[in-house]
Amino acid sequence: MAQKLSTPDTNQTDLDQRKASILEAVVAEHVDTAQPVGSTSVAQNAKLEVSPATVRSEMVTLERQGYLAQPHTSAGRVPTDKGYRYFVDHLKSGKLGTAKQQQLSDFFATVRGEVEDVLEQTSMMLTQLTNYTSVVLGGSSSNAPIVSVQLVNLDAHHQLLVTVFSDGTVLKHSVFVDFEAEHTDVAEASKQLNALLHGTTISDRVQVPSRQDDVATMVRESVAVLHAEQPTREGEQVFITGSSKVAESIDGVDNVRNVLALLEQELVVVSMIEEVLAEHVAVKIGSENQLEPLASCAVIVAPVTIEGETIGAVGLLGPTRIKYSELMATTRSVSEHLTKHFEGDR
Amino acid sequence: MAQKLSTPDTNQTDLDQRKASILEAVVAEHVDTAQPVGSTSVAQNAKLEVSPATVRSEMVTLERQGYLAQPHTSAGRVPTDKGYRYFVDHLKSGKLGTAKQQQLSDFFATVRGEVEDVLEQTSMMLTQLTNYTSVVLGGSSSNAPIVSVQLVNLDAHHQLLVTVFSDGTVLKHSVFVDFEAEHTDVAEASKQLNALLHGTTISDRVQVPSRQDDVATMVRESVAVLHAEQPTREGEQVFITGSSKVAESIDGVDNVRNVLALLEQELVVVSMIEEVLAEHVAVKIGSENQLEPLASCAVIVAPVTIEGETIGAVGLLGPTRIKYSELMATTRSVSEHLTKHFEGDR
DNA sequence: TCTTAGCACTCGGTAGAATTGACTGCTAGT
DNA sequence: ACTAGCAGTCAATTCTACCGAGTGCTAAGA
Repeated sequence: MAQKLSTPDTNQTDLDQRKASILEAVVAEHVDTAQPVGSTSVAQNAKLEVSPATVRSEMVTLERQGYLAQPHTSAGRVPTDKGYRYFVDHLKSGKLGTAKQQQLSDFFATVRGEVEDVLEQTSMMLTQLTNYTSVVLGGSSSNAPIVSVQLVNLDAHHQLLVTVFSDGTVLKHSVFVDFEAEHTDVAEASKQLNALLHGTTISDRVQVPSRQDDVATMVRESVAVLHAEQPTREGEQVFITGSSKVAESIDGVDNVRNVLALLEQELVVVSMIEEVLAEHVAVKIGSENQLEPLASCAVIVAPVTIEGETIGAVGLLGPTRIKYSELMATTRSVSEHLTKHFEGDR
Repeated sequence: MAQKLSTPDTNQTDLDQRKASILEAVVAEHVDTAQPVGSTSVAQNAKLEVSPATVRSEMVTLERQGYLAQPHTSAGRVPTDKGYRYFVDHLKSGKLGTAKQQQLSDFFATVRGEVEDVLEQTSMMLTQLTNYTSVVLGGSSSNAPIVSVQLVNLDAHHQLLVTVFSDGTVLKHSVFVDFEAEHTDVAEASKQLNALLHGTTISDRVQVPSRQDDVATMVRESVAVLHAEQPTREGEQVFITGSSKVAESIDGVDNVRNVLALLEQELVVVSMIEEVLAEHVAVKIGSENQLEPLASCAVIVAPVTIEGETIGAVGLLGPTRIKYSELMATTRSVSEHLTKHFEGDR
């Protein structure tokens, strides 16, 4: 940082051919070995026909420009977050191994059941496929229209409101009243609720009866409790699997602890992934993540869309030292399969 | 309170007063410091008026009997699982600090919402209170009678069966038919299902119509899919919180990984806890656990019962080096609060 | 017989010195 | 512009010596 003379490097996002190759070689080897990479192995490994000395001087430049870093003076180089970023941005989109491709196809060919189950199993399969923590997000039910509403008597003062959405989501809410509800009144309220809410979404406001009798009260209570549902969050379906992989892929006990603690807060995970989605980025590397604990992690995200609308997402969490090409391809492929799967349902 | 008085035991299960005190002192100090405990500190700490030399010779005996172990020749002693077991069995049931007592009361005074939410929040609060991983189990819905069944049309070939149980549990199942279902037929099937299943439990078999028309087919399908539900497992509600605490309380990366991996398998956790419940034991220590990965863990379990019937459980997972007295009291207290909470609902 | 003081012994942990080896940066020569 | 060669740096490793916590044993006292 002290002296920077001839090259105003802030903006140049392109490296010449040779530097790019060197950077790529460093990333490749470091991902593989988890060790700092020295000039000799780069000179051999990258098929540049130059001597280590030349590589060294290039590396000095790369380090000045912030793509590489040295753990200590006499060690090899390690890619910085910026280095990984360059690597990822200039990655020609990788292909998935046919074995894995097959495995994925098989999985999606045989999987069935409720949406939740499919999402959860997808997450598990992604974890199993990659050996990293996987997150699968299902869209919130706030947008789906209501297909059916039913008020069920549990006991005199306590009813259960069961709401079914067109996408198959079911929500339940307790409703309490301070009078003793008659069975017939509950049935009537149920009927009225159905008439009132059928076809609306949870964010639509509806006209409720203002009468003061028991039935009207129950209807009002029910609508209120349903609309109190947080449209963005509560309905979200989040499936996080393979948290234990964190322990083996991230190093440093503290790091592990922090990441695990973060993964326990579903809301945080959801908003993190949504944020990445919003930026239309596929990968967040290390410090690019806003969240402190993820400073040593890479997050890969792929959206699940139907007709241009994002209804979910597939995410993968690992260390920055990760096989980007392969894992991005895997994640993308899973999200595509999911998309197709749900399109087929329509 | 929950003392065990039976077990004649093959080995001599009783230690003389002095040995017991020494064992207790070793446990106490080791729990506190995580270090092997030497004869001198025991001699001082336990209010025995004997010299370290005497303590040493007693310790030799205790080691022969399997209550203590030496990490290496010139180190102090550490309690074995058997040692902890003796300690726990002879523990006079501890009291809960008033601060925590208050915190618990406050929590249960203010908590409300669906059963699931209460259970989950309870688990979170237990984690927060103890700094260990907590598990809360809600009983399966298999025993509760069905209050309402509804078949909802999602699209022509695809219906959703929504079942409400008297305890407020809601289950949903997809039903597929190979004809195009009429709305009126679905409504009729729904009505018949209600008549058929109302008041039964999931494990009751019912007489289904054998006719071949659409309505009867849907009824048959629905009943089949509902009864296919695993009575013991699927309905279980499991809430595991604070997995990240594993990383800070258990040592050895491998250990951490294994325990975390185990915690991800809800079924395994459930059956493990149910097993402990079945044995009417409050604590499982180290190798007493059947599960390999828990060899270095202690599990504390307390049942939640209503009218003598076990409807759930509260569990705590930590290292064997744990404050048994306090944590057993806490766990028991939480389970009692939960019991009271649900009794109040009835 | 039980207890205790004393003593020799064991062995993990730590601290320091020496060595190794994987790198680098620099320079001078092609 | 490239490269060979060289001196320098520093983490990691090994070795040594040593400390100290804690033991087991023994012999003497109650």
